[in-house]
Amino acid sequence: MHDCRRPLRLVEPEWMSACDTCIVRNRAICAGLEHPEITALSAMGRRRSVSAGEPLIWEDDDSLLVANVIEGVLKLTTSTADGREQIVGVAYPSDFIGRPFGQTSAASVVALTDARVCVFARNDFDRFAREHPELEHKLLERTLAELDRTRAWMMLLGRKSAPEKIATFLLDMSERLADNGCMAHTGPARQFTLPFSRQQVADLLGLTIETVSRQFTRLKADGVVALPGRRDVEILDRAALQALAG
Amino acid sequence: MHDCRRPLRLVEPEWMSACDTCIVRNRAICAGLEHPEITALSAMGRRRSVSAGEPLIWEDDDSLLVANVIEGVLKLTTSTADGREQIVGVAYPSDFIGRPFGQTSAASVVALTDARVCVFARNDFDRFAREHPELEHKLLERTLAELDRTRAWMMLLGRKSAPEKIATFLLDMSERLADNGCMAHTGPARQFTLPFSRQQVADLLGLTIETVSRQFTRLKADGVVALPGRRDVEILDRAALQALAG
DNA sequence: CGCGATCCTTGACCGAGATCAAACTGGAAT
DNA sequence: ATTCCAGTTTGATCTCGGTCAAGGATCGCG
Repeated sequence: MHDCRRPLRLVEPEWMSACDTCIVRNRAICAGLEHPEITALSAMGRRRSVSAGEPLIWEDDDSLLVANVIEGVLKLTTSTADGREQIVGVAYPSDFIGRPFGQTSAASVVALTDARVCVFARNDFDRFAREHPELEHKLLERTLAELDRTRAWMMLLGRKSAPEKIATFLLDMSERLADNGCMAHTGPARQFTLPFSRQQVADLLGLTIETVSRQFTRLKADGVVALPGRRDVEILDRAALQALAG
Repeated sequence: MHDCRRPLRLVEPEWMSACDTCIVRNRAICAGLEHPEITALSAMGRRRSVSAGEPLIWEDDDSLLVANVIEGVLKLTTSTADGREQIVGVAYPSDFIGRPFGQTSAASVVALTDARVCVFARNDFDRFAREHPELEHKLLERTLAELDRTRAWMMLLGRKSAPEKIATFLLDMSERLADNGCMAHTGPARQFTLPFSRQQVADLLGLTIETVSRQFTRLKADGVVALPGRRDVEILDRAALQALAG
C-alpha cells in the first residue's frame, strides 16, 4: 500500500528537512507532499519527545497545537468533573492528533509510552492545510476512518458484555499492534505487549479495573490466552476469542 | 453564522437548479459553491423522500450512495449478529450522511421521521469532491465536529449512570431541536417533540426500554420535566437536569 | 365510537458488574 | 538480598440496571 523502499541516508544534505528521514513520512498525512511544500511544512513544525504519562494537550484547552505521531502510543481521553475517565481514542505512529479548524480540543492527549511527535501551531497548520487540498484530503480520509472506528467502539461501550468487551479488545490490539513497521502486511499478531495498564484497559472499555482483571484471569484459566508478563498477551485460541467477541 | 436572507423565488428560471430553492442550501456542505459548480452537483444528485422507518443505507453494504439531509431526522445504527442495536449517530437537516472515499458503510441509516434527502452516487460525489477543495473542506469541518460529538457520547456510554444518561440526553435534544430553521439562535428549547420512540432512546443511550421509561417517570414525579405526550418533553427545571447530567 | 395493534409503564426478581477491602507480585531503589 | 510501592489479583458483598411478565395508554382505522 505504501512504498517503503525510500532510500535511507545517514547524512543530510543542506536542502533536506527532518521530514526526509522521518520514519512515518510515507504513512502520515505528509505523504505525497513534494519538495517546496514539505520544506514549508517542516519549517512550521518541530519535533518533541513526550515521556510516558506526560500530557501533550489538555481537554477544553484552547486548541493551540496539532501533531503527527512519529513513535509511541498516546491516549485521547475525556473526564467528568468527579474524575471518571473514558479513553475515546488511541493514536499510533503516523496518526494525526489535535483539533484543526476548531477553537477547543474535546479531549486530553497523554502519552502511554515514551513518544515522539511532530507538532505544529494550530493556526499555522490550518492556514497551510487550506492552501494544500491534497493534505486536507488525506486528513479527511483519516478523520472518516477514525469516525468509523469510533462508532464501532460505541457499539462495544453501549451494548457488549464484559467478556465480549475484553475479547473484542484483545483482537483489536492484535491487529493494531501487528505491523507498525513498514514491512509487508503480516496479519494479526499472535503475541504482543499492550501499551495499557489494567486501569487504562478499564477506561477504554467502560469497566472497572477489577472486572478487567477477572476477565483476563478467566481467559487464562480457560487456555484462551497466556499472560507471560503484566502487559504481555499471547493468543492461544483465536477462534475462541472471536466467538466470545460476538 | 450563515446568511439566511437569500431571496425566495416562487418561479424558477431555466438556469436555476433545485439547489437554488433548497432550504438547507446555506447550511449544508453545498454552501459557498457558486454557479457552474452548483449546477454540476445538482445534475449528479436527485431528491428522494424516505418515510419514517424506511432504510436508506444498509450496514456493511457497499457504500453506493451519500446524501444531504434536507428535512427530517435519520438514525445511524450498528447491530450485533444477535440483534442488539446501538444508535451511533443522528442526522438532522443540512447534515451529510454516508461514507465517501470508502468501500463499505459502517452503519445503517434509517429515517426516524418522514424525511427528504438529496442523494448522490458515491463515486460521482467522490470525484466531484476531489475536484472542489472548498467542498472537501466543508466536509472535513463537519466530520471533525461529528467526531467530537461522537467522542463526547462515548463518555456517556462508558461512564455515566442511567439518570446521568437521561439528563444528558434531554439537554442535548433541547439544544439540537431548538433552531432547525434559520432564524437567529434562540437558545435551547424549553419544550420539544422527540424524534425517538422509547426503544430508540434506549438504543441511543445503551439502556433498556424499561430503564428509560422508569427514568422518565422519575423525572416527571420529581417535577423536573413534564411529559404531555409520548414524545413530548417540557423542561421545567433545567438546573436540576444539568446537575443530574454530571 | 370501539376495536386492535403498538407502544409504554409498572412490578417482582435476578444477576453482571461495581464497590470495598485485603493480599499478592514484581520490579526499582537501597 | 531486602525493602518498598505501585500495580494487580482475589474475595465478599451490594446495587444498579437488566430480565421477565403483566397491565395500561394511545393512536390509527373501520
